Amino acid sequence: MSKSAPTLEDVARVAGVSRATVSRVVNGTRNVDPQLQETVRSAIEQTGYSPNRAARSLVTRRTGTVALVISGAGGGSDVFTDPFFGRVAAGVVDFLRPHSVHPVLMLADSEPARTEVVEFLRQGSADGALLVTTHPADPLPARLLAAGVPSVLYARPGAPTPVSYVDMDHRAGGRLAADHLVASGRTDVVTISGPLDVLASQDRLAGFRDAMARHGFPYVPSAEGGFTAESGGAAMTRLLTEHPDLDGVFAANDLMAQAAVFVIQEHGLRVPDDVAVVGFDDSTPALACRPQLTTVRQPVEQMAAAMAELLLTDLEKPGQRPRSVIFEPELVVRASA
Amino acid sequence: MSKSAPTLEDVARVAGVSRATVSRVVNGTRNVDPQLQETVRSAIEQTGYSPNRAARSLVTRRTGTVALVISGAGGGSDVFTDPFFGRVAAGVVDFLRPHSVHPVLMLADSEPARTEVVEFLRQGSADGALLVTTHPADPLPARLLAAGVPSVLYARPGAPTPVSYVDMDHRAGGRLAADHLVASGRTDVVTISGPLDVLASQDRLAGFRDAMARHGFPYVPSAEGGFTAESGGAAMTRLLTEHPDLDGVFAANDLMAQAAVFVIQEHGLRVPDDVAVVGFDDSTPALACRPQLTTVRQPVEQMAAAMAELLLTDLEKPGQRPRSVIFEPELVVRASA
DNA sequence: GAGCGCTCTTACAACGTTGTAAATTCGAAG
DNA sequence: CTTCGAATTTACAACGTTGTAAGAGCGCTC
Repeated sequence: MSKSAPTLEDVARVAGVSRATVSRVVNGTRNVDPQLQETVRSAIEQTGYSPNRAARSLVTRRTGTVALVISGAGGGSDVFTDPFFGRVAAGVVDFLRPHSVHPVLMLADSEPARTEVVEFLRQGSADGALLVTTHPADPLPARLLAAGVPSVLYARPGAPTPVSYVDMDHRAGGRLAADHLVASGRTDVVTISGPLDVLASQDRLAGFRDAMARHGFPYVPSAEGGFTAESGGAAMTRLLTEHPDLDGVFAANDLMAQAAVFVIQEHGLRVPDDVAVVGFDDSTPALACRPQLTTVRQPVEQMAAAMAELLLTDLEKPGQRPRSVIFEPELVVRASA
Repeated sequence: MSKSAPTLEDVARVAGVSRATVSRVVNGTRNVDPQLQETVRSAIEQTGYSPNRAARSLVTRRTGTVALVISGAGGGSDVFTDPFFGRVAAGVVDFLRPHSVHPVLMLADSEPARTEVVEFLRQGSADGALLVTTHPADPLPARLLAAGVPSVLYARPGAPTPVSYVDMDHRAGGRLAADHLVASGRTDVVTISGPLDVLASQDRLAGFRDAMARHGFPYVPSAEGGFTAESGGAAMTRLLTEHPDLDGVFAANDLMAQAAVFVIQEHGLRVPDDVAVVGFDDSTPALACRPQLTTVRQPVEQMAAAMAELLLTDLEKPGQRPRSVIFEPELVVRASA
């Protein structure tokens, strides 16, 4: 076994042809005599040749890699404990795999981290960026755009920006929750919203309130949560003390809904008999909860896949106009409401 | 804004020096006149220069990237729903970040996927591999080794292999659980093991059994689970029908422990009053569970970080002997036992 | 049989960086 | 006023690939 990896040159020597011919065989370009092709192929086999990615990237200006940037508000690396990101990763990997493109995981939770992300992409270390950003004031999309980096967002940008994104109709999701609670006869309904500086939270809340109003309930008490179990529990406690007679809760994600269920039960109330609880996302906690959560499904994996697809087509033919793909929510009825 | 990115050449022209000098300024190599250094630095600023990673990699033979390979037994991309992987990712990213190294996420859950991982690394697309492999028969470690790819495993390899790895003392973990259950007066104890073709499962079970035997309980009924909530629930149901008088359960991970708690409660029994439950891992489900789980802590994030550290030092000075880092478990007492 | 298209192959110049050996500068010593 | 040497700087050759323009080979047609 030679010390350093075999190169095109080595293969060419063994096969008795020129580098260029070997290159064409490797890349499957036409115009190579089938017989010669065979010779070359066996020479490749024999030498154990594997094309050097750096050299290839240098000339093609493509890396076969995209950045998957988690642009958390600043939560640090424990964002990964949220099941949401696992689902995003799953969807992205699933879509990218058949295309032989690989995601590089990056966290952009601080200013230095953000500039590093931008640098990384400017250096051509990845062909484009998949940006999962929750905060509408996140400066990253604009900076990537300015740097000419092809990017696609998960969730629409805070300020109007010419960039492609994937999103879902969060208002419609809120409406589904309201409709279901009202249809099941609940009259004293409250809601635990997500952080209100997140557009998705605002939309879920607005959709929920709109629908409740349309059903004849103009006022819906709400408490703001932070999409974490802890914050959800605290919000539920607050709501219960202020509105002891409540009989329905819509929580803006499953983590908070699950925590709410526990708090309700600890207050000696039964779910769904005394209080109905509707969650949002349909992620693992929805199934792990007892009773299992009725929830508004967000097709995260498909959305993530769509995001990857948008980016890939953008890389395929650059300079396209920004596009968006909006997904529809769906109510999943289980035991909690 | 120019069409293509500025190169060293461009900066050199603006600064009125040679490429090499600029290169040395960029890389912080000594022997550059401070004044000239300033000139060059402002030229860089002015041109908006950013070094091209592919070109740099080509000559340095380093990419600043490592592969984070999830070598699931075949579960597909839903492995990401297991909180375990989120923790691994968190630990890895946290450690790698200050070193400006980025992980490329890869799944090796099928034969073609495995060869793609090997190819990826042989092409020099990443400097090394972080392998999270649960199955001892996984052929990937050996193949990477054969390909001369620096790699580090999470969990010791199935067959003796000259490769560095990080692991924890799973037997000790099992012992901790047994000691605690016995100390709290439980006498009819059962266990839900992980999949028995996983070394960690075998060890946890063996450690648990050993300790129970030492405490005077030579026989411990067990049911095999698959580390998923569903399998844990099924195992618990089985155990309850066969051993209705059980008063203690040790489950090989928190997901299964949580499911077990639900099953126990559905049988009209109370946790921990009637049945004590001890989990393993101390991951999010342990806290999300009611009652919160007493569990054996596996410091996944730190282990993942250690794995990254091993790899990085290996890349720093190649050809080191394989090393291993073994972590100690710790009992976290909460409400369930 | 010369000329003309074909198809297939080859040489050679990029791509943008780093590292090394050679060249320059400049001050100090002889 | 040379000459030597240390401190900087420069020119140039890699690194391994792709793409392009030029070159062979060869079966046609006229």
